[in-house]
Amino acid sequence: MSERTPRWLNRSEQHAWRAYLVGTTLLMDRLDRDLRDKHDLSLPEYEILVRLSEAEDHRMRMAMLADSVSHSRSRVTHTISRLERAGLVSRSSCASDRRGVEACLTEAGRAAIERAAPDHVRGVREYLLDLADDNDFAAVGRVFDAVSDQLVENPAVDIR
Amino acid sequence: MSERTPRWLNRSEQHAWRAYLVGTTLLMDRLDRDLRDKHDLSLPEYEILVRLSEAEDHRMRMAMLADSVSHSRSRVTHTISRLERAGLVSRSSCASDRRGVEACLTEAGRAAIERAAPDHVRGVREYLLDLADDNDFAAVGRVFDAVSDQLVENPAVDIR
DNA sequence: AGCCTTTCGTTGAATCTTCAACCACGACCC
DNA sequence: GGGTCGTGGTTGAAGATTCAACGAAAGGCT
Repeated sequence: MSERTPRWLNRSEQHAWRAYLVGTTLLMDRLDRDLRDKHDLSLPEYEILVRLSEAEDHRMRMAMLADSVSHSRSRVTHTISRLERAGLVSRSSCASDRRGVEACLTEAGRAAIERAAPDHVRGVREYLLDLADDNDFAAVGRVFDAVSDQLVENPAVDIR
Repeated sequence: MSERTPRWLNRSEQHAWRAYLVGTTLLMDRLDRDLRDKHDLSLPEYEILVRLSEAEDHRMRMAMLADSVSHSRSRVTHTISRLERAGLVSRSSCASDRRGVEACLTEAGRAAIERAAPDHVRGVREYLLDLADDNDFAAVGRVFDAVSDQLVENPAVDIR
């Protein structure tokens, strides 16, 4: 199954791959730091709040939330617990499926996301969108759409 | 300094930005998992070993290492400690600057990286390069080169 | 009904990262 | 020489994420 002689990355592939790796760590670190400094939110927390704010009635099932940000369920459980402790989200059990739990944005949560969003978007522009040609950024979108498709279709085989 | 009415992302910017976010988390998770499953290395550890393997004499100063992967010094200290515990890297103090510490790939470390690299590169191709048009991927490189430049030039202001 | 399998979500421990404080040394200045 | 400041690196605790195990409910199947 595995090839003998790997196809190493050529010079430009290598360069682009590394640029992506370090650029991404710098970008994520910076967006995270900005959110923490000004709004006491981590980037993952922010992403969760955004999903909730867009959801009908500001509430979502845990599993749906996990899928939409591509985090593990365990991780979402912990994140929601922190947000709940901070008063930004509340949990309630689901009517139709008694296993289910719904996370719901509180009024404080709605306020928090509305406060944070403008700064966050400004960061995304300043550190990313403003620097990139529109077509180049569209290419980024295409590439990572394909990546998501591929990895959602073919998850890691988990031998058990 | 901050605008009143933020320039929200338009539909396609929004789409591309989210595709990048979730695509990146899926991609990083998968590359990390593959490395752990088959080679007992995390992706950050792998990246460190690669830098060392490319360095002259297979050794590098801690600060240089930290810069080259864009991790904090503290993080590199911990990572190198783990790698040292695993016998893949050794530390030695630097001759010219007595504050300095050099990390050096051991024979076992060299062997580990040579074992892991083909699988890792195969993953990078399968989950990313093979899915993307060459020009699109080149665009990714350009975009994140620009991001790195911007964020290295303008680090977060740290009020003290 | 009973049984088996899958899904939903949580838990607590292990692992990894961040954070703040710290020491040792070098560089510069006087 | 004696300050002062910045840099290089480490430390341990706090915080976040992963991991493995689990209980509860749903969905088949016979």
